[in-house]
Amino acid sequence: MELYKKYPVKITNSLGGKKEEFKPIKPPFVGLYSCGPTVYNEVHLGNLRTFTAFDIVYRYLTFIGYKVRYVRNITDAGHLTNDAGQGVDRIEERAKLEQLEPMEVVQKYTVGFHEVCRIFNIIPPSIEPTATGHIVEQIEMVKQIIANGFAYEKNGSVYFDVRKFMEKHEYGVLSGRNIDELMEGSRELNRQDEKKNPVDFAIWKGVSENHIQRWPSPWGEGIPGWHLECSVMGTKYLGKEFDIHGGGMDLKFPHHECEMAQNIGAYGTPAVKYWMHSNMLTVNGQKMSKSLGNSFLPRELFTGNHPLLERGFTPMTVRFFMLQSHYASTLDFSNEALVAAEKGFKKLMQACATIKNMEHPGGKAENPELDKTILELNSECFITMSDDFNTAKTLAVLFEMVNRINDFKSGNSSVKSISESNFKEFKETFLGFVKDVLGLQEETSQSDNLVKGVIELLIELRKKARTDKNFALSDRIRDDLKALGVQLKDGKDGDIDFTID
RNA sequence: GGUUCCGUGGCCGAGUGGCUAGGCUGAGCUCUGCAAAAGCUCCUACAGCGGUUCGAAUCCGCUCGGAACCUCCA
Repeated sequence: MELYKKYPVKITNSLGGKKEEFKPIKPPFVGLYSCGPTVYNEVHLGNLRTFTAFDIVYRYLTFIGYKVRYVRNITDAGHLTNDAGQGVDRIEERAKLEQLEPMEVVQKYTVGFHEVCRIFNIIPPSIEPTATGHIVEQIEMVKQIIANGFAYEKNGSVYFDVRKFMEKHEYGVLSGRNIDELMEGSRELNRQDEKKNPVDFAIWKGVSENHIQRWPSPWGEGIPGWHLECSVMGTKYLGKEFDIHGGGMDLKFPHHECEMAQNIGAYGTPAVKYWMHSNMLTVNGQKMSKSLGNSFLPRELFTGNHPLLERGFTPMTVRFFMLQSHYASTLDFSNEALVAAEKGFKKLMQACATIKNMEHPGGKAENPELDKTILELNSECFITMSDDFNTAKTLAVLFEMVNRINDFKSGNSSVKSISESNFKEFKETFLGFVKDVLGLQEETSQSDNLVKGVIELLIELRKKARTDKNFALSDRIRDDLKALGVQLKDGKDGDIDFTID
């Protein structure tokens, strides 16, 4: 039986807000779309949380046997920060500031984004489409929406007609917006607005003469509306109806709301079956964002060169830290929390190294009770992950497993307590969840191998000193290594382990 | 102002009607030549007030505090 049938996945669907059983449209295939970055500057750790969250979704669904096509876009076409026409185009702004072509800006930060993903062990998506690579398709979708009567052209721009749309469909269901209230709030904004209605949004935006990024269209030269690319690329690669669409909570409105309206407006279907929104990374309880100026860049994290950090932290520490909370909760970023995460992460990796080299001599379980516990822990990993990708709960289970592994190692219990087949499954499950599902990996550099060799040599010398009861020498080796940041750990059977700070 | 969410032990953070989450920290015990590591135990908490219930951190109401969205943002 497939794992996904044995451990059915439940997802909290933002559309409706309830936890639902996940039933793909065409199992074992799953279509997953998540919103990628706008590449006008460096991604920060807040952005990264969302990418990590959907990396986990992708990894887990794949792990339990689904054939997932994962699409994550790159927004490389500039968008005005407001639809009324006085907004700033971030990419254009950056290009002018750095005296670069907009596509140079885009290239630079796309490459940077990929590098950061690699460092944080975020798996590349199956397809990573760009907005500028799908201008033709976007124009076609605009035409279709106009043809269906849900959009109008004005001065070279095309707007989605929300009022007209609402005569036949609902708008605001995903984000729980009431359109009349929205209009109350925006009434006095722009009187000379081209839009018929303040809640209308651009699906094609005509641009002025001096705007660098521009494409020809039936309505004149311009740029696609921000919400359009996701509607277009999602349906192009995953079908008119697909399974999961994810993104940060802050995209729920207006971005995802508009996206859904566009899909209905063009094809008569909302396209997405399950909407997932990951919550914000916060700093002192406040959302981490570029505009608030409280964001952390990856390199600031590694070097510790940031007012709120006492020292640097590794990418895997941060990944572990993020996985300790559920994706739908806010998570507060702080020095103390990172220190705690670092220790926990090391403990987990140590257990990985331990069990990797551990073998079962064969035979039946000598301790049926422990044998049963081990079996339960294995399935508990799947149960917790299938419960709306609850990495926090899964980590708790994995730490239970760490205790059992350390028991085997220290001799508190023997691997012979459990059956050979259970041991094999236990080992595979533990390593599989840590590495493949959670994407946590050891962080070693090339020079580590040399260092390791040297330390092992010293360990051999110390073993000799200890058997000779030359404790003065053995202690000196241990203490001097300790001073250098190498901690030796004497095992019960004379084996010696070490960790490097 | 509108909409929505949150408030958990020293810290971080799961849980959402009865059963020890977990990580980090602190204390103790075991193991050890001594340490370290590891295992075990303990510090047993749910903002406040009221209600529903045999039973509430969990449901309902009010109060206080914080946040997000309504403008670009993951």
